[in-house]
Amino acid sequence: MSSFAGRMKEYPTVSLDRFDRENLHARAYFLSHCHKDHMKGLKGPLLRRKLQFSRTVRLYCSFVTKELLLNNPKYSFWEEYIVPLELESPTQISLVDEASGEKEEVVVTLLAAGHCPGSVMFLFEGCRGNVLYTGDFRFAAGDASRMEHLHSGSRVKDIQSVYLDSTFYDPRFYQIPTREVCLNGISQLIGNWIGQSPHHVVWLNCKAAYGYEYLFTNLGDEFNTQIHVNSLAMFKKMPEILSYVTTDRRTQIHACRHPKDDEFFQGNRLPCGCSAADGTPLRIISIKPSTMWFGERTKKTNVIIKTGASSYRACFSFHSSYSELRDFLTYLQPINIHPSVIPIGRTLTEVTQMLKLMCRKPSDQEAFVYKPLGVLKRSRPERPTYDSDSEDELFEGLDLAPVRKKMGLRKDVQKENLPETTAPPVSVEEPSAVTLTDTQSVSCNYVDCTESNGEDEDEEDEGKDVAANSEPPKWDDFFTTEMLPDSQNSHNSQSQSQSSRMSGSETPELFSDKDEETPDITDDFSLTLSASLSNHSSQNMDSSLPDTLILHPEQQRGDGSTRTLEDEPSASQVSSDFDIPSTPESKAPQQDELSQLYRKLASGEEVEMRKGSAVSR
DNA sequence: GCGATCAGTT
DNA sequence: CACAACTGATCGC
Repeated sequence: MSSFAGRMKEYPTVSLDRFDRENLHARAYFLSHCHKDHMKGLKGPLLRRKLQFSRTVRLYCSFVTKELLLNNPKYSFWEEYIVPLELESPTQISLVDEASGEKEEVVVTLLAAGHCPGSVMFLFEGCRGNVLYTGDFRFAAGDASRMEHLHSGSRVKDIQSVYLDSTFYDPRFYQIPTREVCLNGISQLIGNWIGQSPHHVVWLNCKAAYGYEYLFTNLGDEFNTQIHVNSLAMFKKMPEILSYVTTDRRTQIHACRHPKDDEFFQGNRLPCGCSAADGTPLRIISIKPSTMWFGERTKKTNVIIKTGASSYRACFSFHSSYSELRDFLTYLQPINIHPSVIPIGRTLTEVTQMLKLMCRKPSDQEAFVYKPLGVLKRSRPERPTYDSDSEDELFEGLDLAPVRKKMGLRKDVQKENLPETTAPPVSVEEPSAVTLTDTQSVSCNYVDCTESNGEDEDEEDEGKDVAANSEPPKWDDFFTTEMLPDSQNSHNSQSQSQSSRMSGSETPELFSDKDEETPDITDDFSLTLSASLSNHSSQNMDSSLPDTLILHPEQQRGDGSTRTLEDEPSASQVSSDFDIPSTPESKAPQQDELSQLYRKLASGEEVEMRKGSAVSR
């Protein structure tokens, strides 16, 4: 959970993802995505009042986030104060102190974060340097290198600070299977189950939060069906999602919820109440998306784990793994990194210390200049060096700002100023937007930057823009769903879960063999220092298991092996060697073998695992 | 009675 | 499973 207090050292007059306490005084607000733990104080009466008396304070977020936020009536008072921004569109924002008139300009760019629909990172560029606030995110290795706005020409921008989603910044979470791998495992499991008969259905036991939608869209495509959910309201302007969900319960894939859904499931009912169709009892399996992680040296990734006679856990993560974070940070090489989350079992000091290893070192600066690749483990574009001059060009418009106000001079940067003159509580239309030609270049000239506290590193840098090989991270399309202009309530297929409990819940005769297996492990091993590894079920299984393998509970080995994998040649390395039997020879199963296995598991057959193979018994 | 907070659950 | 939200108890206004 985010413990970020809301403000960044470099630009302390804006608040992000926190709206209480000190943040009540912010000149502008930013919401990275619509999850409750990033919305603290957002419906506070004090803030609400402040807005009513302000002509310049606004909330900036993506269009999708705005839509999701306003779907909840408790936040509807924000409507007239939200300024939705397009992704990848540098926008200049004036941060005005309404009391003194003092003003500071900053250019902000939204970058798709891959965490949930509408989630973004905010890149701030201004006289206090370039600062990246990541919000929560899931990037795969290499994603950062494909993002145009993190580059200036062919170089990575000089990032002063990164405010990082450090949820999994801990070697325990070394690797988490990619979305593709996870999805593949889930698809196979589902396909093998629902293919057996129309009465075989799947319940995706998802938590009440945005972020599972891509699962729905992909499964929907794969099986040419819609997924049953409780409500379509929040997606009414997002056709890309809307077309994959339904409130019609006659589908084989459900993601509906009910406060007592687990009880329902035990009674062989879906959360929506369905238990039979055409008089035939349903055959239901539940699949619970949850995070699974693996050690550095663990090659296999068992993406599906059977936890009961008809229940499974499937790997799914909203956040980047340790190695993905390292890839990200290694690429950006910011000067400072501030964690926004402290992984449980660790302390701020510890995490901060570990993050220091990822920061640019003084020596790197020169190393980059003279031998750009010298310090790096893998090739990549050269590092940014100080282009002291680049900025000049941009600054030719010293007094651009005033000009921009009236007309768009530069192209690339939208001027988003909710000026004094502009609109009172009218709609969210974008006020005078102006574009700048270059992505960066915030005119600091006439701006008063005095107030930033904290250390003062002056940055400059910034060069010309150039699009790198911009191939956005996959899943972007989805996470940044397009929205319909407006109402268009198509899809209102029938009643929404009018909790019609279908009576007569048949008893689970079919599943008499209820295994309560608690897939657990003993978390023994009090190995090293602080590493309070919680018991972590099964991942890190033994070697030789192919990707996407379904494990039977019994086979899960309780070795508590959290392979702490760690790169740092540190104590944790010990643990890794300690509890992990090294991977022996193992041959990866062939695809058909796998399919076979899936089919059996899905149909309930018992399957026995052996090294590198599985046989049904 | 509403809201914030915390512990416990899922 | 360590994500995010709901539930219920408690406290304060």
